[in-house]
Amino acid sequence: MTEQAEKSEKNRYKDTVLLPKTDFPMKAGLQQREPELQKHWAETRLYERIRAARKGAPAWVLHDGPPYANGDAHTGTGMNKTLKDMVVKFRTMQGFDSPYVPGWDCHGLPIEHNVLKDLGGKKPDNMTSVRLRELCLDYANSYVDKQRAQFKTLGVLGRWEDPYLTTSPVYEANVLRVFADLFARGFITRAKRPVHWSWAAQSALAEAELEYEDRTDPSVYVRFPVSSCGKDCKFRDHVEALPEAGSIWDTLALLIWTTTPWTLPANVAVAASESAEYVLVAYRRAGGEKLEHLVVAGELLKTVSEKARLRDVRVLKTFAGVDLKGVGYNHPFLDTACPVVFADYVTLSDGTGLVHTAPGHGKEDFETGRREKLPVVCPVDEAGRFFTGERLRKELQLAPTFEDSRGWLEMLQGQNVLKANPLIVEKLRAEGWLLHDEPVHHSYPHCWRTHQPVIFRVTEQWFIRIDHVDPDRAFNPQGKTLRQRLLDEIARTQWFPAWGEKRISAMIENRPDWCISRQRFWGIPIPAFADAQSGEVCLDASTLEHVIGVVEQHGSNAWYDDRNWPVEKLLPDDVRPKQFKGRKLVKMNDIFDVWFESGASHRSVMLADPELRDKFPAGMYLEGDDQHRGWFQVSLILSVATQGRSPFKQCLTSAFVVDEKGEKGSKSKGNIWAIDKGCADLGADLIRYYFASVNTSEPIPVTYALIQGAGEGYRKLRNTFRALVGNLFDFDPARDAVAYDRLLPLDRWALSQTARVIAEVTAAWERYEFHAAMRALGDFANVTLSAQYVDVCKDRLYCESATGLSRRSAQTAYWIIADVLTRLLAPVLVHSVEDMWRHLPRVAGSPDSPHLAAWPKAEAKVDAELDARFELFFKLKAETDRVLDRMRKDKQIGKGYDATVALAPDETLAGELTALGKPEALAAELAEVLNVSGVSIGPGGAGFEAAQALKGLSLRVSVCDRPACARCYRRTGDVGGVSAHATLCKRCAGVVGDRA
RNA sequence: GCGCCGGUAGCUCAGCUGGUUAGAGCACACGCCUGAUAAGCGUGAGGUCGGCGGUUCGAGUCCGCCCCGGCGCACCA
Repeated sequence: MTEQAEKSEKNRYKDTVLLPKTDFPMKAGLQQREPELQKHWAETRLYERIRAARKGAPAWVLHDGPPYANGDAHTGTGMNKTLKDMVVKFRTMQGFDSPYVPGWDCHGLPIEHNVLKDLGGKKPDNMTSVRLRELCLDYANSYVDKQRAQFKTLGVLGRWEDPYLTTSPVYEANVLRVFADLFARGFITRAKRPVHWSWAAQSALAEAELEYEDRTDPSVYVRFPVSSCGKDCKFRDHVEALPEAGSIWDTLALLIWTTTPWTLPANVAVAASESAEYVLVAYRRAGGEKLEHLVVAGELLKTVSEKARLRDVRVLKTFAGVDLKGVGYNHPFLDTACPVVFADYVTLSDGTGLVHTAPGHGKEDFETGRREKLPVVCPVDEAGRFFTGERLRKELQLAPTFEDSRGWLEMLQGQNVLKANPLIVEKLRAEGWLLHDEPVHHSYPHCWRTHQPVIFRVTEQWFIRIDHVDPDRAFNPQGKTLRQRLLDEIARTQWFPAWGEKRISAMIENRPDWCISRQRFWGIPIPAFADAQSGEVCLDASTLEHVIGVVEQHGSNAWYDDRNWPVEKLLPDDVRPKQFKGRKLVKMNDIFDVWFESGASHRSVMLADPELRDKFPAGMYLEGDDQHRGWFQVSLILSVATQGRSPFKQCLTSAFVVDEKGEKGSKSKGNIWAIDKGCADLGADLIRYYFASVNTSEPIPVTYALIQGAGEGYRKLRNTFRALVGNLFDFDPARDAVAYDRLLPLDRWALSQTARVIAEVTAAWERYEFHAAMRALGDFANVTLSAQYVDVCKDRLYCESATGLSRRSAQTAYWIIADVLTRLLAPVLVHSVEDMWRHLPRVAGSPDSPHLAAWPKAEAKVDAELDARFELFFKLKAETDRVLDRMRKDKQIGKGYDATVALAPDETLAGELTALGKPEALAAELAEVLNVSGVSIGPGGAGFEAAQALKGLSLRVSVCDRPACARCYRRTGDVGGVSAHATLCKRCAGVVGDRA
């Protein structure tokens, strides 16, 4: 036959071949399609319809951790919302009632900071606090609106029109109720303690608000002159026993070391180790001839003398630290008499073994000071400056007789502490106290907002007592401390990844009491009053209840609105404790730590919102793993203390978003972008697909290039679905679906594989290992479907009788698989699955959106016997494919139908094959699977080659020169058997019949 | 300093309680098909499983030490 004749024969039968047909586009056009679908969801009220459909079902609530209402929603927050949406959609499809109420954290320093910046750095004198707070509220609300719009572009479904805001009066009132409960149970205390203090933000900071950054500080070695020795002082005996005792006393000093010279004015003691070994040494300074003496830890003498380049160093006496008991020294520039004390934290890893102790500026120092009854000196104001004038003298607790003859006070007053560092060092040097100084690099806590170093400062603050034992036995039957109860609850909670439990446990085990007060405007006031004269604090259950009522009605602005809410109205006599009736009171100025607010969301949202209040505790909290020390921890503390249990049953964390270099995202580096822009440029589904595909428990690189790269995987899934649905153009499941028992073995195998994937994907989702689910789906689409199943089914679907069993059988499997694929992808590819769903033939009564559909169940479709059968077949295929490829490269054949295959199994393999079917049928089935024109099974011989991976097999592939069927291209050997269709094989002639 | 996690093909990762020749996807090379077509199929190349030592008949898998990366905690007086 000529080439042209061949062509015309093909054309003659072209229309009888049932080629795939679908409008489902290969190209997603996400950028255009997604906004359309989002609009459609809004118009058809999809979220509300889901709520209605799940009404009364078991609840499974993911409680939203509120993002901060400031700045753009970027990749990190976008990922967080995406993961939450995936979990919510998964649980919804599983049949749970899973409402999603998003929230925003609207109070706090950063907003106040930005508003003040717009006002020129500080509150104008003529502006009321209420006005400032209104500006802050406007600012926060504008970002709520902005971020809400940004999150919606990701296709996240939720109660966007009615979110929770920490600024709403109801929210605020419930925060106060948490405080009232804590107060009633005895957890609240007001005390003077050292706290981390940001002088730049002028506020106390919580642990979670610290960031450690590298910094260079002066490291100084300072001589503190020994001035006295108590009566039974062993050290005195040591000195007196030496012949040169007299001259020693004149030049003797304790050598201390510090990297914060600015704390030296607050020095009140030197701490030594009782057990360490100290030495009394004589030496000369690098540039001097005078003999001097000092005390230092023996182990550190060498380092110190080398650093300070001391000469003629001679150890006069070695003794135990405890012998220093009773030694006193004179503060080098304030002349106060100070003692040597002992502390077990004194180590010999750095410094001199003699620790400069300033209880006003260090936590351990403070504890030592309390134990040793040392004065607490804290001469630094809230802005990090030394006090001035009389106030400075007072704070330094100087003797009235002290004369500032050397100009120390003059120099320090009003000085920022960090700027004071070099001044102090230079003056110490000039006066001869300094033995050595050098710059030291170390990590140092910084304020997370201002990025300025923080200082320790003793102030009066409100605290939650972590080791308090709630006396209410109904609530705390075993009389445990809050800390212990927190650890108990942590153990009862499921943590994903599992190491989260260790992490948060360690934090709870070690954490100090929680300082909940802040000295700012933009927050919820701690509703305490004080006597205008004495400062005595007025606070009890009834004052709290009354103020809470006012706040719930009028918002927390009432506290700041002195005109409308003077103290007499805010706290009328009849709600005051007896002793405060009629007295002049003032409102106290502290606000709550914002972490207290967001940590109270279990009360303000989960237990207060009409839609959620019967669903406490939440099924899950899901945030970045930094929230172990943030929101998770504070939520846990407040809920365990006031509700007696963890506010969440599961806690899932993700790692941080980084750039391709592994660096943390930041706006200034430009490696972070607004999520709505990402959606517009790349498509929300692609971004979602990427987030679902990566291991979120390790730092997650997010760049355009990486997300675009993930497009391969997305397109493969899409095209595989398209291949399936393209073959369902004439399939109506109600009419054409074939019962499972009548399905062809290959189709039942495909369903068995599908069942396995459902099980695997579901298990991965239950562990929240989304990337494992996406991998399973990717492998399923790539290998099981695309390379194996779909390829083998083509002949049946294209060429068999349209309504015959073998075609309908394949279509039935295709339909089920396409449906399962759509559902398994629904939580991730939220937009794409809508289009998939629309192109999928559906039975009457099925929902109009996949998000209303049910999660697939594996049921009992796994068939191990079939799986084994086809596993063997596909192994045979791998062997023949290798040989076929060689022949293609030799230009002997083109497509597989140009060849036939002879298989020569050894005895064992032959036995296996025999068990799988009668020789005739088996050969035909294998020809189909191998995509060749014929298979024979028999003994081997010349031209056979050994298989590579399959034991016991030899095979021979031959060029098949039988004529090809013009319709199905197979060279079956029976072409022309039907005279009306001389160019067709018998099968095709039968199918075509009279039609062509 | 202590602890946790990770280090398997160019990239992203699978490899459960130790057991035949270490796998997959992407990318790459070559080829086929042109009836999934800005698709699809096949074949191939590519790995001292971070390094060293040990236990074992046998180690990517267990143990010890070390190196690298990330994180947490502590210290930073």
